[in-house]
Amino acid sequence: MRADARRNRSAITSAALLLARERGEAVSMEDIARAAGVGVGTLYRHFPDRRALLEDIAVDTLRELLDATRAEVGRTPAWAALLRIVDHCVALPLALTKSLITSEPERPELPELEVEINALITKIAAKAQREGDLRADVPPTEVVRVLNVAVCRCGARADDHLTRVVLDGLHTPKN
Amino acid sequence: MRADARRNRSAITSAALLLARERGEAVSMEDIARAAGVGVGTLYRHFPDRRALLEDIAVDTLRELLDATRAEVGRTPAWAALLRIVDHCVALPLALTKSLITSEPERPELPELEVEINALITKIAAKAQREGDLRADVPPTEVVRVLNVAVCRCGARADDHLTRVVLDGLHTPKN
Amino acid sequence: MRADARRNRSAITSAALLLARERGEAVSMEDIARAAGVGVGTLYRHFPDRRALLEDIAVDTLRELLDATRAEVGRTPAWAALLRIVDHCVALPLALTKSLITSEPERPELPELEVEINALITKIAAKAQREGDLRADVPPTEVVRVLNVAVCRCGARADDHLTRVVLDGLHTPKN
Amino acid sequence: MRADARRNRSAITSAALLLARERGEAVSMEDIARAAGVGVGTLYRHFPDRRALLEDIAVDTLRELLDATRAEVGRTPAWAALLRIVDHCVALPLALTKSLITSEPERPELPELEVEINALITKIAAKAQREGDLRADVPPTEVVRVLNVAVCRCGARADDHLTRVVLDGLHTPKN
DNA sequence: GATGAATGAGGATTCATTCAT
DNA sequence: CATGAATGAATCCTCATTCAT
Repeated sequence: MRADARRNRSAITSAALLLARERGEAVSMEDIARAAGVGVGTLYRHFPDRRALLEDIAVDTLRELLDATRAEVGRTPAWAALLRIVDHCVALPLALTKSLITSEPERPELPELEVEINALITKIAAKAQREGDLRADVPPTEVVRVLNVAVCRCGARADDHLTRVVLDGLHTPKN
Repeated sequence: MRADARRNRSAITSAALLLARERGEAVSMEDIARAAGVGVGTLYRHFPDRRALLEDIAVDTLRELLDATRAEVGRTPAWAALLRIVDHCVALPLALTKSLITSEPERPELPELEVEINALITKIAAKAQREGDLRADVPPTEVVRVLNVAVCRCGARADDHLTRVVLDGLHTPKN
Repeated sequence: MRADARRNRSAITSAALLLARERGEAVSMEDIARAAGVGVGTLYRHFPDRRALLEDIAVDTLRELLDATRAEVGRTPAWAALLRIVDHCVALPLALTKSLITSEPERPELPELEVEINALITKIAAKAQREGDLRADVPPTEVVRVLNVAVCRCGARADDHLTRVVLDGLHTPKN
Repeated sequence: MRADARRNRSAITSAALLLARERGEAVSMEDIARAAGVGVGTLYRHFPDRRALLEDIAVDTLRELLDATRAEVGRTPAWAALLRIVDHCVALPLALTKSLITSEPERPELPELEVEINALITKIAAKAQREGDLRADVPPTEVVRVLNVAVCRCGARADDHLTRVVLDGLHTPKN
């Protein structure tokens, strides 16, 4: 792949990611192309269609999240690892990602990555329970769902009120 | 208003509500009409345009929520009242409602109703704090936001894991 | 025909005539019905369709013009008769009438009436030529066309500049 | 602008001009596109909406008429210049142009061009009066109105009966 | 016989996608 | 390879006409 092609591809991905975050899933291809500084034709050279572009963004997103999550496996205390993962999610368009996964995506990586990430988080959650920081009455697999919701709304950060409340709900009360 | 007109109007509202919940805000008028068993023309006789139809649903929704909330003001314990309100929200398309309010609606009732409902919930939350059931370190006005999120995702129920965790996060721990 | 039916019919005709004059041929049936103070259904009871209504107005119009023209036949001087006919046309929606006749009307009366009116005017014009008031080098049948145009634009009156110029063009110059 | 785009744009303009002349202002975008041999999308690439297309035609028309009129200023005899201008108008859709100017057009050029053209014609008319060819009792500004009407109906030519009559009405009789 | 609600074909417009330059 | 013009299916909306009340 030529240097300019690679540059274009990443310009498109960045623009799409930005616009998708701003205006939701309803971005037009024309707008993405304009924001990336290329013609629509170039966009379609890199991605066969709209869905492919969005799914590609989602795959990139999840791969990055997988890496970040892998880096946290085994760290102690596990509870702090969970908090770092949540913080990491803030910048990611997980709402878009979620909606794509739900609607039968072309790319098999999408559900696969989700499964893999969830498995890792479940593992970390189980460890946090053993360490006594995570409520024991919530199944570790459920922790994932809870975090998902806390994180999918825009701009969740581990230190704002809402997320704090959610995390407090998961945390084992220390008297 | 004639009997059949009333029947059609409510068929349209129901269909729109259902589809909006299923497929988000992107429902086509054609689809709503088909689901309601009427022609598009009938839609437009009852509602001047797409936006008017959706806003009308939202107003109905909020009016109903306001009624339900009013019925809970003053009941004791206030914490239980909050739980009942959350349960009530499950069936309502609050995500749609929220997005309409955000985008400069035509109908002034929409923001007005929201303000009124939030004021009542804030009042109930304050009472719950005085009664020692709601965490004192969360401002009552913030409780509204937390509940909003817990409830806007589809299918929250006060007894499912996610909502329980959120509510647990708000609840005062009894040792 | 019952009294109220007759009243409705004429209310519809009047309203249609008024609106057609104001907003051109693009009046909606709904608007005509509203202006006439009846429901659309009533409108369709009296006239099978839009075209029928408009053609009916046109027939009425031309019948009235025929009567007025007949009254002028034989009067002297014929030139003065022509001027009175022109003045009479001001209040009539002749532009609409013309456009209906051009587009293959259902009602045979329309072309028939036009032919009959034109024949009478031609006759009067020939007389005016014999009396020395109308230019001899314009065929009498052509006078009709000239008057038509002078009169079809809105508001021609025998004493406004445009019409005066046209009539002056027809008039025999008296030295 | 690419060659094919320019070709398409002018095909659209020509088709629209033709159809507007034939069937009045009520031409559908679909029909214009078909007549131009392009898809509707192409229409909308060149013109943001229906009104823009029609106004564009009108601007082109008036610009051309302005050029033609400018070329006649100062020529002698002025009366012959007026006749040439009238002849030039035959091919132009001045009726459409007039109706657009009346209805608050977006493009400011439209009224501006009209004013400019009328000023020039008024000037030529005044000269024709000084030269003794144009009736002195018609104000030069009024000449414009008279010519407008003579010309706005389809197919006026300086040598047909109607126009001749109108022009004769304006002309100073030579005995 | 009057009413106005329902219908749906038709017109304007948008946008994902294809293709000539 | 990049570009942006062309395409046409899909969507919103209007209005002449039909039909239940």
